[in-house]
Amino acid sequence: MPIKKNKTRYVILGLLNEEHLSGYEIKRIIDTRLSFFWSESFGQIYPQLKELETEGLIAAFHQPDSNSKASKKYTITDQGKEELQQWLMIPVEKEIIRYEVLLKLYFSNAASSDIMLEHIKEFELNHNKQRKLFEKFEEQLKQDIDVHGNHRQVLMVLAFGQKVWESYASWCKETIKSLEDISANPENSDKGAD
Amino acid sequence: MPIKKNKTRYVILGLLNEEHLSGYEIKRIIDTRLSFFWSESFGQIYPQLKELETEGLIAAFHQPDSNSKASKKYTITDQGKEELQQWLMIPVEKEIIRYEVLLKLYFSNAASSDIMLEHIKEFELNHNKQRKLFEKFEEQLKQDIDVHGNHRQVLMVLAFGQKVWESYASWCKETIKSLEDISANPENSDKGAD
DNA sequence: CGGCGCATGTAACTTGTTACATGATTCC
DNA sequence: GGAATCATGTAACAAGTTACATGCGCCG
Repeated sequence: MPIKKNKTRYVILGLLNEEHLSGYEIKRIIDTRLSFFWSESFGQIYPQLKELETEGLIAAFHQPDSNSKASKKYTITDQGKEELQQWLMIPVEKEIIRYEVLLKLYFSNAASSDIMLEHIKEFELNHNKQRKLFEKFEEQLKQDIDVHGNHRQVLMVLAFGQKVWESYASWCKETIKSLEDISANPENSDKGAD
Repeated sequence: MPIKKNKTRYVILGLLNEEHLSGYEIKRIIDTRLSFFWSESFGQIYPQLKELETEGLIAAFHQPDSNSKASKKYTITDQGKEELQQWLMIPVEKEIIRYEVLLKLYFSNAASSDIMLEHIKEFELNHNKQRKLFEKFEEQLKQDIDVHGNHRQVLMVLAFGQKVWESYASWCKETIKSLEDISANPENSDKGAD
């Protein structure tokens, strides 16, 4: 039974399947290219690299000629490639999505409209930042077209991000307007008492 | 320093702020009304209820007249209400979103198009189910209008779901088409050989 | 009276974050 | 030589899931 629940291992295998990388580089790539749908911490990556090496799914080598930083790089092994392929085939587990901002909004009322406005604006800002990150990646991708054999698949993933962001942006706009409305006329909190 | 990281406590406080509920009922509500943006397991809820009671933020009482199942119900205390309000005010933490389906798609290639098709179709199906759940809730909400004072806020949250769901649906449709295309013409994997 | 669904709870485990320790290199 | 950044790693903790144990009431 080779398939484990832990997803970190598969992100690592997936990235190493394209190029040789160090732990630090893996983290950097996740934080840029994958950031809009995935995240990992160093505390997950380094121990996992160790484990994968022990299991023989990846192999470490030291940059031989490196005049600068001698970082420990990893390659995927044939066994690792096989496990990656097997993981790709098994069904996706239930998505666990948690939007704290929605939770707060859900439990808020007219009295907290000002605060919610802040939260939504923050949400908007963050997703704009993320959007810029991903547009950068998209440009990169268009330049060195087909470096990876999964060029089209990556574009599909980017399309997801684009669509979802558009709905975020449109929702933020609408919601900010509604909240400003409530803030301006707090007494009109339902159908117009008074 | 009253504010803790643990979000389960705030979901519980938020729900109890509207009505008296048992642990089981809390779980059921999260699984229906909040399911599209939140989830909790019994293993989180029951111990948390205990802790909140110890801290005096909620109080337990047994249904007195209950001829049927005597479930332990909880009420929020004034102290609990205060902590809830305080939590509402503090900024939202970075959203941690993990779409396993995108990860798989990202690491896949032309050879695994058939499998990815399965995954995306599954994703589509799940979100259709979720949509039905929330449409049910929306109807309910429209019937007993303004039972809660946060009627408008709940509608904003639902609007989020609706928008995001629409982008999911549209993305699934497009992506399924693309993948079927690749599946049908695997040799045409980039700009059209042959 | 046996099984099923409701209901509460706990323990073991896995997963994930945070804070810290360490050292090398680069830039001022 | 001191600060910043690159880079690797670990230990302690927090969060979350799963599987299990238990008991009650209802239905056939």
